[in-house]
Amino acid sequence: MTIEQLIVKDDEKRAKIFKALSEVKRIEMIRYLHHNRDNNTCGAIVKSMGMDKSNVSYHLKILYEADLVSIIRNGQNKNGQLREDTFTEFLPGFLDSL
Amino acid sequence: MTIEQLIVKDDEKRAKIFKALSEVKRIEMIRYLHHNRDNNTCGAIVKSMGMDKSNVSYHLKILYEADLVSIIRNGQNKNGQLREDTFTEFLPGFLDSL
DNA sequence: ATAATAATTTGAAAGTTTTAAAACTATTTA
DNA sequence: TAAATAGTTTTAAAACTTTCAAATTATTAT
Repeated sequence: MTIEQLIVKDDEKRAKIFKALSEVKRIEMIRYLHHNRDNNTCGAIVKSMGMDKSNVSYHLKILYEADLVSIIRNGQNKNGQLREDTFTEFLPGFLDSL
Repeated sequence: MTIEQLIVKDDEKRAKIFKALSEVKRIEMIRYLHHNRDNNTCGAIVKSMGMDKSNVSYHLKILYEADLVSIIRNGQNKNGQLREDTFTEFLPGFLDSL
């Protein structure tokens, strides 16, 4: 792989992260997860943000695919957690600015 | 204006910035402008990036509308300059990571 | 004035994203 | 095993984005 290809690949990763953060609803979900680390199931997001559950699923998947959130099943529930590693690498300072 | 409305407004600004950066071509344009501060006309971008000129105009406008770039006419040419203030406020560290 | 050069706008086609309802799958509880 | 709960997938419509060619506007040079 050439240096140019590595740069393009990194840009695709960046673009994916930025696209994931390019909707107000998803920024709000990130803020919610940042401030509610103990109440972070899909259902909690549905309830507190007044969104349709299929829509929460859809948006969470986009955040997951951009490596911004990890999702861990816990019984019936799934818990979403921010991926500090990705934020640190690509958006240092962003979470604190929320 | 309530605090909630201010937060939403800020989120809209953030979302606009992230949307502007959510395309590889626009990230490449930002990188180009970052590294070629003296050769920053639309034509220079067209030439060096091999894009259609109407397309460069379109993408530059999106960056401009997100306050990421300022555009100054200089005779027949227009020069694009990165808006350090916006990058510093919303994406500290980003330009250096390019 | 006319031609040449630089950039923008328009319009149409192709592609992508968002939304919400309904159907579905997985897990727990009775 | 059946019902309840949590979350996902599918589908289709509406809204939005990207591309490129052609027409247009603005500026400079002859």
